[in-house]
Amino acid sequence: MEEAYETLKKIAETTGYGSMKKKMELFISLLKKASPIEVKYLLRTITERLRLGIGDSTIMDALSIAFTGKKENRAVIERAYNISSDLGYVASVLAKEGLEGVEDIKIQIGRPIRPMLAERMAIPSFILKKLGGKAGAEYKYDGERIQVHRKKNEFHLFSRRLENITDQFPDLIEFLKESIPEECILELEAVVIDLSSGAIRPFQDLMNRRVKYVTRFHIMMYPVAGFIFDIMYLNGEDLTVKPYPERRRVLERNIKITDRINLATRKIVDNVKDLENFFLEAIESGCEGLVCKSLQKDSIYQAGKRGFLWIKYKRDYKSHLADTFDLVVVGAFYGRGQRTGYFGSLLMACYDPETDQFKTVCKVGTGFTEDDFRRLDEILSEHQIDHKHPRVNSILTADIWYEPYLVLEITGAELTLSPVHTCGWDKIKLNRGLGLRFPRFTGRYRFDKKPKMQQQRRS
DNA sequence: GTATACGTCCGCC
DNA sequence: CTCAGACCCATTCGG
DNA sequence: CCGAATGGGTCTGAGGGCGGACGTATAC
Repeated sequence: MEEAYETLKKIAETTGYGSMKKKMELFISLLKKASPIEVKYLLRTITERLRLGIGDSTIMDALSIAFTGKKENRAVIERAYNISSDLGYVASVLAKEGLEGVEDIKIQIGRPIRPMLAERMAIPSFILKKLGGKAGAEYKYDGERIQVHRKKNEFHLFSRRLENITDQFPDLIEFLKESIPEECILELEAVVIDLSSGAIRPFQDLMNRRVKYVTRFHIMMYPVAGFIFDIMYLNGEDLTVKPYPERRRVLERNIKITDRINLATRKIVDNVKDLENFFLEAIESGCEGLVCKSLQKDSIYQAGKRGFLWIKYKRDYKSHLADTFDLVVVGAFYGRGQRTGYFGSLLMACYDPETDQFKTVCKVGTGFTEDDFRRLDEILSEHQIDHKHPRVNSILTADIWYEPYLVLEITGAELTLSPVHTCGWDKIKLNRGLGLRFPRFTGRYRFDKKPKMQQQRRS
């Protein structure tokens, strides 16, 4: 175990010229010493596909039973894990100090809290019903979720997956210094804005900020703003146990609004009409939709949990509002894991009569049922060809090519400028085509449409 | 010997 | 990020 | 009244677009 661990660590830390070769040698040396079953788990370890059927929650149950004799104490362990994000640390406290030690684990500045997550729903009336007839609806900004920790001039920023991204946003930290309390943990959505109009720029722009060294150039070209939507800790007080309306009030009282730092736009709604109108307003402002939050007594900050206290309502969940596209299958990529032997995804294109070509828009690998896989396999095998079809225009190289024949209905959130998809190439931006964000199969086969007749429908 | 292109991975969504 | 399917567990249904 | 069926909640493992990082191959 120790040798495997040390070698893997060495592999991870190897960098520079010839590093790939060195990494390979290290791993080969490890494999040579391993038994067949060890090889299996070493491979699974480095490919991050351990597939043991044991997740965090099973480990917490196990810890509870092992150190306290019963499963009931898992809640205590879970709480400590959710506010520290470090199960190894919780386990070591449990082993050394027992359950009391774990109970004493508190929120600490600099230690990320596991983020609370939202469920999704497509029908406004159901959302209201679920939340008890009334909800705090907030704009869902299309940016990056950031957990901010502050103690005086000490700042820590964490991404949704709890990566430390403090160095990514030096400008944001400066703005926060003027706006937020001196000792707190809160959450915001960071977006890139247009300085002259204040408009929110697309998510893609924010990605330009994911550089190793943020310079004045990045700060100038991709100026960010933060929309704060929750607070979990203030001046030594744990606010995660307080209901959402109270946390929102704390924010309203303690945040100084500037042109760069604001609270997430919110409205209390208690009927479908208001909810729908507010939703349209959000879309109009460049947001993805709404997050509807429970206003009830139990609406605490449930760290690490995906529940119905928060409900996402996005445009593309509603099929009649979503852009749907009838696209032609022109290729496929081999599936992995459970999809070995089937396709993992299909390469989808639309017909351009101007050039008489099929140009790609997206790959699609989700939305298929097990039946769909069998059925599609059967239909497509009849149309398989050896080489890319002469009229298919694709930068990507599929594992299998098909003659353009089958039309499927695909839905997605929006079109983005794409460096790899050829549809609309150069039309909107030079050296860019159009790609579909969050593509998925709707389940509808368009046997009624011929490949060249497929046309897009949009709301 | 340097510059550029390419392939792969990673972490956002 | 989305989606399908498996699994868990509590509640309801039917013999 | 108790076991089977049902259904909501949650988890797992498939898959997507995109921009940047980084190592390697190739061009000049």
